[in-house]
Amino acid sequence: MSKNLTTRAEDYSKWYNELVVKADLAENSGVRGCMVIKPYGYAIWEKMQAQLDKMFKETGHQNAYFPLFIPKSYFSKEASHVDGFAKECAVVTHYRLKASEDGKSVVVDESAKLEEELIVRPTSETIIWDTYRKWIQSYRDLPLLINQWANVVRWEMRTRLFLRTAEFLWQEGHTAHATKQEAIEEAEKMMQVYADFVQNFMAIPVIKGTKTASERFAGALETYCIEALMQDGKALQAGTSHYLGQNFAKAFDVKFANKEGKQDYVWATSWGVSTRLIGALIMTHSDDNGLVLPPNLAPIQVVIVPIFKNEEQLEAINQKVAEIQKALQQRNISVKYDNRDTQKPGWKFNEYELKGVPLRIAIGPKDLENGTVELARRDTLTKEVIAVDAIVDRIGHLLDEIQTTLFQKAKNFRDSHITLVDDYTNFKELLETKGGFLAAHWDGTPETEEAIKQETKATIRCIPIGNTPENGLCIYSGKPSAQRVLFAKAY
RNA sequence: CGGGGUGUAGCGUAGCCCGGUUAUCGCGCCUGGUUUGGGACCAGGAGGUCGGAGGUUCGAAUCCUCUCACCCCGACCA
Repeated sequence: MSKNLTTRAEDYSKWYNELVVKADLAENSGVRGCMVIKPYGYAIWEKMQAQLDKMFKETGHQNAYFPLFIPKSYFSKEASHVDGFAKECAVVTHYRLKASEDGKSVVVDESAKLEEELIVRPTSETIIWDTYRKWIQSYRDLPLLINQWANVVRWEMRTRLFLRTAEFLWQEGHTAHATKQEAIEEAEKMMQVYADFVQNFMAIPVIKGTKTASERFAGALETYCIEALMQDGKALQAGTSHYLGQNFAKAFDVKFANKEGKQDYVWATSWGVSTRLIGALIMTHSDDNGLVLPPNLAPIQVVIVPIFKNEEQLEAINQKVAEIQKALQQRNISVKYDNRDTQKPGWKFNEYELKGVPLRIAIGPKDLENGTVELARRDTLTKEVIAVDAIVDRIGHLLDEIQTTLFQKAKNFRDSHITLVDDYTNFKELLETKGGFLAAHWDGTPETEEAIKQETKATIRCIPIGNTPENGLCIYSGKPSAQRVLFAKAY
């Protein structure tokens, strides 16, 4: 999204969809609101999964798996949780089909009606807490630190590739603790893990913060979040971590005997990130030539394109490339050598730019003579000719540099789109023109928050962690405020 | 679910208002040749239930009704 951002902002969606499809990440499936994730898109997800999984294990978590179907009655046990999800649940009512009267189609067999309907999980708190009750008796069973990789279904009215699909892939962590303090620390720790992952691996700068009461997860006492800013000036919630207090423990009667032998309810957290992060990746780094992938997440980090006129030349290049490939692979750099003779070099250049491959090596007869290769960067679109001998070190260095450059570029953009505002008229105007985060005073009431949302479509994205206290007047009500919060229009 | 829009070959489209030969063009695909350092060129060729169903008509991509899918805006949300 480099060119003419302001004039193209209204066109963002089209740009995004075209790019997503053309870069071979995903497509609409024809099933309402669901998407097909294509191999290249899924490869990115797998890299994200691998890294997150590693980070979860390093912080003491284990993976487990819980059922896709949740009995309806489980949902009614935690009141605010029901309110939050009831309107978007897919419900299984029957377990059998039969041939229709005329034998030409199948119909639902009405005699196979379920005694109790099953909900296709929109999130797994309820079934997990129902299970945890059986697993936890003593403080010795705590903490229980479990993560699940799964798909969930939320029957949203309106969907959008990666950002809001009816079915999506995610991980959800659910932990149980003996003390309130420990649960809060866990929720904060996982927010930090998410922030590290998104910033260091996806090269997307985020703001850590807490949600206001009205933006909180259904059933949570505190929701920690990481908020990112997309190139069109809209904010995207990239991950959340919830401190659930004893709400679910009480709802599902999960008690443990503490060291004093007294029964107490456990303290809980849950946290998750989803395939939405791929949407964030696209909208943070891509430009008009296609995707731009940070080296840490790129399924292909280096692509090698041979330039040849005949078989003999290709043969000679193949040999040289084999050496380069081997040397790069020894440094754990993922390399693809595309020596198809069915596509021309120029075609391949464009193809791999579209797919966001961070580095491209072009090697032809001239290079063989001179002992050089041409090295091109995806992020800056610059090219350099270097000696073959220097290539491994140079590529190692450039991959690191691209990773940091992408982050820095996104951070500069983000930072220049955090605007301090003290005047409501100005606030409204900035939302429509510049966009981004608006740091403004808020009186702390849900009423003001709601009124601003109604009038401007902007929501409070978060109250930043470590926010500097500053006395001021609420931008809307004029009442006293002790700190600024971040407003933005969001996806 | 409310408002608006779009569905024509793998992709992007013209035609629709005002019904009338064999449905337009580009990309892609196939064959042959020349090419190959930024999406090659020439020649020939294949590919269509005009989203689906019903209706009006001598005749429907075009008009009418219903329906499905997708996109945008709203409500809802990660």
